[in-house]
Amino acid sequence: MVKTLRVPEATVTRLSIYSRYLERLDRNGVTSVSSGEIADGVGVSPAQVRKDLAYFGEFGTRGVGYNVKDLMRYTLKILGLDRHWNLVMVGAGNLGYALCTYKGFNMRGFSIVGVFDNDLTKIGKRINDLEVLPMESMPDIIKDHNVRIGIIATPTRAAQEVADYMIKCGMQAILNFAPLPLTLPDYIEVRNVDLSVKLEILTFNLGFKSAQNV
Amino acid sequence: MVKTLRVPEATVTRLSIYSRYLERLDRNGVTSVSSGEIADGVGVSPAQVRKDLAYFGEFGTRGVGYNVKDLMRYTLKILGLDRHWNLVMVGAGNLGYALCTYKGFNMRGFSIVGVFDNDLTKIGKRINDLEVLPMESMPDIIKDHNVRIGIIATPTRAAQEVADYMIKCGMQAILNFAPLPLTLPDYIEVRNVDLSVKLEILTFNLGFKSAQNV
DNA sequence: TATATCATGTGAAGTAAATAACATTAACTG
DNA sequence: CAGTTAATGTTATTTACTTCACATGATATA
Ligand SMILES: NC(=O)c1ccc[n+]([C@@H]2O[C@H](COP(=O)([O-])OP(=O)(O)OC[C@H]3O[C@@H](n4cnc5c(N)ncnc54)[C@H](O)[C@@H]3O)[C@@H](O)[C@H]2O)c1
Ligand SMILES: NC(=O)c1ccc[n+]([C@@H]2O[C@H](COP(=O)([O-])OP(=O)(O)OC[C@H]3O[C@@H](n4cnc5c(N)ncnc54)[C@H](O)[C@@H]3O)[C@@H](O)[C@H]2O)c1
Repeated sequence: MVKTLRVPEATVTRLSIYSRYLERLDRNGVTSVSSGEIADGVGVSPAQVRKDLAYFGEFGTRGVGYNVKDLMRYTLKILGLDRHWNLVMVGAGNLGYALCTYKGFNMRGFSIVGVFDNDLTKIGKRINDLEVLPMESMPDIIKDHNVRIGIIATPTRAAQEVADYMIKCGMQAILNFAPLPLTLPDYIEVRNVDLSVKLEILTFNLGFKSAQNV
Repeated sequence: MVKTLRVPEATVTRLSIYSRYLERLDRNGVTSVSSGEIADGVGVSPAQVRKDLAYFGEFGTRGVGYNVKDLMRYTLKILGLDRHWNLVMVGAGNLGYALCTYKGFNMRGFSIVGVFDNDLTKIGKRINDLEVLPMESMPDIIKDHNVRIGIIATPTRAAQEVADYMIKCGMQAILNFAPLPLTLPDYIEVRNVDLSVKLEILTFNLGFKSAQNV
């Protein structure tokens, strides 16, 4: 039975991690797994694993555990990864280059089908098999490839303007790497990836541990 | 009065964001700010802003608000950013290159003082003013620059081994970009930056919104 | 077929975090 | 200088999330 309770974002995050862990087990030929083993593998409690899965149904067999391949497929499906997702990216800088060449996204069913920049010296350059395009080409690419998700990898000052343009072009979700909170309509899904924040959690925690450094 | 209650990690995360927002206000010449303005600026509730700050003391004036420069300095100090942090990084690939050249880290008081790789074709190459070094040089660099934090930007399969080596070299905290949960002693601070997860939160949420795409 | 063992699924209990509400203090106004 | 407005700091309330505990169903064994 599929419940339609509000699912905590923390649960979705863990589901993504479980799912990748299950893929690894599957590649290693493991066919069956328990909530305890998953828990050990990803660093949470077994109850948490079962609770997270319970939001979406019953996938295991009591007394036995879970079938790795099946649970992997279920988690992928829940995450919307039982199909292909085309993405566009704005900002062909250092980070944009790294993201474009990253094979990890393809492995999860993502393809970057358009990279855009407003720097004339970058437009026309190639990143793998993609040509960097001018911003004006975005609407066509989005239409042709049925794109719903955009990635922002521009400098901070350009991020809001780029986001607005993406939405005008029909994007429904944005992954933003610029360290700036975007102001967007509620119906747009936005998530920020902020690398400095994680680093500063580390310095915060180290701050309590020792002050031996000057 | 500084309390030493357990501070939620979400609070530290927001503090990092407040602090950057305050820097922006300061650069723009704003001298005074209210919790409501901060809240609007970063997308949380005013009560949340005050609650977060309350973990660490009283920084405002009732009826008035906060002095931007002062609050900025306080937040930076809380995060441990009232001083310089030297970092080392392993993995001079695409992501490593982007991170090394990223000026945003310097602006928050971080310097990458060593980049290491095990690929002989990369060792000796330059990234800005840094030379890519062999792994064996790590202990010396760490000692010379009093480094406590390491960044992992190697492929997944190498991440655990690299983390172990870092700890052997005396690192106390690790920022890990490889999509793999590391197994490390409790006294080591670790945070993972997992870019796929954020993307998959978007696909999860879009999954509920519409199934119009095939 | 009875018995022991195992691990899921889930309601209840416990913990943590976010929001709301308000008392307190500062500044402004006429 | 009393009265009004503003915005903090903090307590109370609500909401959300996690952990616990165990009944349930499955498998294995003799
Ligand atoms: N490089 C990193 O490791 C890193 C780390 C954390 C955060 N970030 C953030 O990611 C973003 C990109 O970083 P980067 O290092 O790749 O920067 P970059 O300067 O190398 O690249 C930015 C690209 O965006 C393009 N651009 C600028 N304005 C534009 C506009 N209005 N429309 C379209 N394209 C535009 C530029 O031409 C450039 O190619 C920044 O916001 C940065 O703060 C980067
Ligand atoms: N590129 C991205 O946009 C991106 C996005 C998300 C996650 N990641 C993750 O970040 C990590 C790095 O990604 P990348 O794209 O830069 O990969 P990359 O292959 O470009 O670079 C990896 C580097 O690590 C070095 N390396 C390999 N084994 C090593 C070892 N044992 N010791 C020292 N160095 C070693 C390689 O020589 C190479 O230079 C990966 O784990 C990847 O999954 C990257």
